[in-house]
Amino acid sequence: MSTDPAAFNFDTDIVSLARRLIGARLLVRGSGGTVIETEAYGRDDPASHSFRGMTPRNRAMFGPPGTVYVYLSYGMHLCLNIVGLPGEAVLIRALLPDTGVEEMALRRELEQSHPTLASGPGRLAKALGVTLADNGTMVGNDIALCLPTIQAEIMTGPRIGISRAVDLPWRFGLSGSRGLSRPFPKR
DNA sequence: ACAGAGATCATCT
DNA sequence: GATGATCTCTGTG
Repeated sequence: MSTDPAAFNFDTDIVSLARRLIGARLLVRGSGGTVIETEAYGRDDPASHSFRGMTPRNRAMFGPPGTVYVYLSYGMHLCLNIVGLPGEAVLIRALLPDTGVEEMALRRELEQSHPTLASGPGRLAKALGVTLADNGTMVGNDIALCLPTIQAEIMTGPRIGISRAVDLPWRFGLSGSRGLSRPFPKR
């Protein structure tokens, strides 16, 4: 029932945070929507940027719970993460836009809203206007999160685009939602 | 529907 | 010199 961003507890294990972010509302400077897809990256997780310790790039990942971690992927896409316990983070992979949709489409260089508007981490960051200047900032300012109002039914599956720890089922999605970056494998 | 390639660059080996 | 927590476009079935 709370819509107070400060009510969101980031100080938990990363898998539980990744699950709780499904159905949450994410707003970046006034545009955003409902988070429908996340991935967890742990501290002792070979697929995680934090696995080999702190570097200039992943410094924000070792900040306090609720820190924003943004990094450049493949030399051209930005990816948005929310830090839980130090060294752990949740990658926000997709959301259903419902606020500032027109601005999001403009940033994506689309004529109008489109099913892939914020479907995929690179598209999401571009649609929301996330930049490297957001790296290291705290949730609750330019980037805000509100708790889900409903209990979401959540699908799980292996994480996308990694080459290590490929079998960990640490990808989460809102069951049956449109706008997922990729389908979840059947089990 | 699916497969492959190119873009592009900071970080790491 | 190789590798990505990706995306888009093109070719094929």
